[in-house]
Amino acid sequence: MKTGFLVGSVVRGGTVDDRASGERVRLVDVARHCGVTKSVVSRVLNDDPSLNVRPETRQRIRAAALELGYRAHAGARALAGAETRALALLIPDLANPVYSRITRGAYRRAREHGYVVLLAEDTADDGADEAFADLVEAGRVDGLLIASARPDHRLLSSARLARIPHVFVNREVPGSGRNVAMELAAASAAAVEYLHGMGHRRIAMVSGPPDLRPAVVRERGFVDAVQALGLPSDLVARGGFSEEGGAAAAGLLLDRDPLPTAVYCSTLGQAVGALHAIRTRGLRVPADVSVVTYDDLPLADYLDPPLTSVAMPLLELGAAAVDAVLKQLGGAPPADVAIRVPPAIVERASTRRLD
Amino acid sequence: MKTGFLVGSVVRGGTVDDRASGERVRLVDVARHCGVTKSVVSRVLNDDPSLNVRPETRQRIRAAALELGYRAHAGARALAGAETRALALLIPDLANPVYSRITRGAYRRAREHGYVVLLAEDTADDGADEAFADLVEAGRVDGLLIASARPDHRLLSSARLARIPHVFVNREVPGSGRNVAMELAAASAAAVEYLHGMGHRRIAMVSGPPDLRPAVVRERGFVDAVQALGLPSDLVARGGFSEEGGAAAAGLLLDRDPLPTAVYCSTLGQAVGALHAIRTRGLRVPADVSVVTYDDLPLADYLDPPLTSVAMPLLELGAAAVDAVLKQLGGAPPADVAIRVPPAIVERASTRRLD
DNA sequence: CTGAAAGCGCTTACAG
DNA sequence: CTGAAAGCGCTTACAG
Repeated sequence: MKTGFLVGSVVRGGTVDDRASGERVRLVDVARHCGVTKSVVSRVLNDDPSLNVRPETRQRIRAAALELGYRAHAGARALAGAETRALALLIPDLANPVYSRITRGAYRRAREHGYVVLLAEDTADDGADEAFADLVEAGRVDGLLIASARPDHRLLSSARLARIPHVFVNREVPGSGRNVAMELAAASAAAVEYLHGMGHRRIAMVSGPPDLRPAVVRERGFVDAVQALGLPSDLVARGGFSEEGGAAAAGLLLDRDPLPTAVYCSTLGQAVGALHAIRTRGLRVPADVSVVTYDDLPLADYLDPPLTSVAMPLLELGAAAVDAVLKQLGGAPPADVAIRVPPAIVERASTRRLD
Repeated sequence: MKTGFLVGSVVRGGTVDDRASGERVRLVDVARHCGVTKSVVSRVLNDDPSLNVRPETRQRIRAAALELGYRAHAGARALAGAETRALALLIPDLANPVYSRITRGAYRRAREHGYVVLLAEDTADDGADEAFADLVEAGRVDGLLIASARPDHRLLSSARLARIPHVFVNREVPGSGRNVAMELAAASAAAVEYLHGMGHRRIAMVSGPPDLRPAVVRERGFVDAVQALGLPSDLVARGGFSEEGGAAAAGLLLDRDPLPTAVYCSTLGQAVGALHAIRTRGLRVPADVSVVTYDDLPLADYLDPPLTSVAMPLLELGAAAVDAVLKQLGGAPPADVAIRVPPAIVERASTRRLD
């Protein structure tokens, strides 16, 4: 069956009329319209530097393409050996707003370079391999941004992965040489130093699952920072990145005696859970416990109390990840990229100075 | 440049060896491996009913395809006139968790039918037309699920849209005959009836932007329900679907005298904002005001107090939307679809019985 | 420097 | 009923 609906638009401005309406505008249509060959049009439109043609003609071709609403068929282009101009972004959890910010950063940058990014949720249980296959092996994308790599991810051991340009975003794979990462450890250090400056000496951390790199790195950053200041470093509890996980982990911390004076959470979701746990025990924030959260999102400002948080350069991260794959696409060897924008403390009402 | 990286996997189990490693596995490879022609393989793999071949052969071909890791090149297939087996889902806001649930529902159902869904955020300001063009006109997708239609959306007036199978999800376009919708008005009615049953007589609503269909429909459902019960229907304030919008609208409602005894919010984000506004004025939930929110999400359970909410069949909505485009793809004329799963009240601590 | 031609990997009428 | 062949819309060596 011919997919008659996959057609381009026909802008009938002016003299355009050499094709039946409702059909896809093809390269040859543009060529005919301009009295040149397909080759020239293709080369002009793709900025082939080896082409030498009058600027006048170049412009005429561009104008015609625009007027006719020409858009290259992605499949045909890919088949002919060129790029698909699409990138896939694999994220672990659509519901986590952190990824929506990374995604936005990636979208924007990709668009600037004429690329689309196709988003896919790559949950651990779900057919991750399938998603991969659907996108990469079906030739739909040129490169992969993987924000969902677990150490045991099937993708990672896949020989197929080696053949396609890719980077790991916010999920370092040690030794891959393809990590695009923020300064996670620095974020924890910033939180610790901020709290220390406020007079806190018993600082606890609600950390994430030990099989998730970013969780591990943030936790290590915390432990290092706390030890450097000569504070106790055993006030760490781990839980899932969700409200539930945060509540459970915070509960453990709140059973300690003496009570921590401050809790730093790995995730806004966890912080919401921690707030819940604190409340449940009849304690108050920040009177009894101060709370700081990683991830600055609008929600933080509307919680009770509004949460002091560590803002991370998520948009930059997404953009940098795109830059990195694009570089690989351009032939450069993969390389680690560190986002140098330092984490920033956004102070709100959930933290108090201890006197 | 040949995209040498867009290659299939080579599973070297057993006797597989008739191609150089690292190359894409093509139809012809499978054919050769089985001693048949490409045609047969293509037909078997695509379940062509007009093909008559021994079940034994059929099975042998399927096994070989699997063993070789064959996967049709999406571009080639599209070019040859078949489907791309990809659908695009356009959502208005990645950060809104409602859409992540709809998306999940859509993904799952699509996968069941062998389709991928490509997600794109289609913000009002951003180049919506561009996103559309990139996906549809470049021949990347067979159909569109549009969850981002505003009445003034450029897409809607686009003649190009008419040529591609599409549905509107959670965003009715009146008269389009392509709406896949939940019972939005019923959701509001359920909230109102629940509150009425609890003894509330002054029920207010934090509604959404008047240019967003779902907001309008939910508001109308509210007004109708309230009037049917003989309650005042002027306790409505509108705001954006965010925390900020909810706080502002709730603020307006809290200035009324006498105070509403209950507030129903259009969105969980708004409800968070409303909670904030109530707290700011020194009022308590549910002692002074009860709060019910549309959208039941994990967060609702961890707020202070946990929010009573109206749970909607979001997964079903996403799945039904996929079914609907797939039907159009199959040649059926577009039709409205109503999700009949009734909205359910999830009772938590934010509402109290008035005596 | 440019145009004609081959070829990318599929699907599907069409001829046998 | 099945296989050979055409053709989808591109890009890009290659010949002129």
